[in-house]
This record gives sequence, structure tokens and C-alpha cells, in this order.
Amino acid sequence: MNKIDTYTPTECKKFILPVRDVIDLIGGKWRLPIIIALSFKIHRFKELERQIEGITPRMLSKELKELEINGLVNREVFNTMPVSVQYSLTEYGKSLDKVIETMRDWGLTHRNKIISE
Amino acid sequence: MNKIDTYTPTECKKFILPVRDVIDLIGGKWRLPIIIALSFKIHRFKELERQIEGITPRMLSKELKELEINGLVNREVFNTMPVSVQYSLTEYGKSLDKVIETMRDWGLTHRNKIISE
DNA sequence: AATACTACTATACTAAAGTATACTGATATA
DNA sequence: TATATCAGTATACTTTAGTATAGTAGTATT
Repeated sequence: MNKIDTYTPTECKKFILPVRDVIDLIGGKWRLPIIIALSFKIHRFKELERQIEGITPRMLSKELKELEINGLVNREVFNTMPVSVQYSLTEYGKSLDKVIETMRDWGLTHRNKIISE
Repeated sequence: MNKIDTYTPTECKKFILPVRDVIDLIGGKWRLPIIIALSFKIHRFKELERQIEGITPRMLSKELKELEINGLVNREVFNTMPVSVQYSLTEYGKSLDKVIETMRDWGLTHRNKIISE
């Protein structure tokens, strides 16, 4: 990790901010399930609701909105009967994959370590 | 990201678990500040309390305990007057650095993207 | 005419995370 | 004797995150 030269509380906070951003983006209970589902394929609202066990439409709607605002998810409305709304990952959203993979690798090692103790 | 073959809710949850572990480990409001402080140098309790602006001894104590239980932080008591307790990152705790760095890199790009829009 | 589907929203609630404030016991210093 | 330091703990509170349940508008099917 690139070390900080002047280790003041202010420097430290500045260093942490971008990491915090990532945690806030993917950190809720339902963010990862949504992102992983969308990394697999484009989903409609009801499809996501069925795919992600236990999620309520309120949370799904809320989280999709947040992810859209942050540019990770794309929302497209189609004039079918009844209307269909498709959610997909943006290229930017897909770029999170390598971050998630790094976290996953460490997490798997962690799990093995815990189990082997 | 290593894609899942059979995309069932169960498979999906299993895939997410290790990622969730990492988020739970470093995800609270005070975990990163503590880890970063300790990655810089060994700290005593009061040093951490002064270094990390706004933290209460209750939260500091609580989070250090959690980090110790999870093997990221080491606690050593010295029989000085008054007693001193030193907290340091374990080798395992230090291994989180590369994960944090990956997150930070993505987060910095995210910040630049948001600003440039 | 009644029911069902889609994509949500509204309201009220519970649970988890974090804060505020004061306090403890052992020792040292003024 | 009064005050300070260290490393915390105890109790009560607020704030944020997530849940439960019901309802909406528009269209299609039975």
C-alpha cells in the first residue's frame, strides 16, 4: 500500500475516502447480490425479485436507483404490454469485477484460515 | 470474475460469502481508520484514540476486539506504570493491504469520473 | 366483470450500528 | 490530599439500515 508521508488525521481521512466509496457502493445487504445477478445477465425487475431470495420490491427499487445514480447500472424501459424494464451493468459497473475478485480471493483464504484453526 | 456455471440463488450466495466476509471485516465506520493507523505504526490505546478523530473509547475498544478475534490485530499488555497496551497488525492483517489498494485504485477512478461529469 | 401481471410506491415498523456521557481501578505526580 | 494518566466498561440514547404489509396504475386474460 502506498504509505502516507505526513501521517496526520487529515491525511489519513483523505487516504481512506476512495476506499470508503467502494464499501458504500457495494456494502449494503443487497448490493452484491444485485451486481452479481446483473454481471451474469440482463434482468427485468421481477426477474431480479425472484432471483434474489428474500429481497422486497422496496429494497430492490431503492438499491437499483442508487446503483443507477452511481453509474454502475443502466435502466431501460420498453413499451411492451405490460411494460418491461431492463436492468444491466454499465461498462463501468463491470469494471468492479476485478475489485470484487480481489476481495473474494482474500475472503476465501480467510475462510480457509478460520476453518483450519 | 470467475463466472458461475449453474446460476441458482444458492450458488450465488456461496459465491458472495467470501466477498461479504471482507466487507464485514473492514466495513464499519472505524475499521479502516484503525487498520490504516496500525499499518503505519504500532499504537497504544490512547494513541489510537487521539489519532482517530471522533472515535469514542467504547467504539475503539469494541472494534479492536473484533479485529483481534478475526486475527488481523495483535494485542500486547506491558507491565509499565501505568500499564500500556500495544496494538499492531498481524502478518495476516497486513495482507489486507493489497485488497485495500485495489479498492482504493478503483475508488480514485470513480471519484475522478464523478467529478469530470 | 373478476383476476392477474408488471413495475413499482407508501406507511409503519424492527433491528443494527453508532454516539454521548459518565464512571472504574490501579498508579503517579503536584 | 487532590488531580492526572492509562485502558478501558456501563448505561442510555439516537440514527441508519432493513423488513412487513398493503396498495397503485395500466393492460391482458378468463
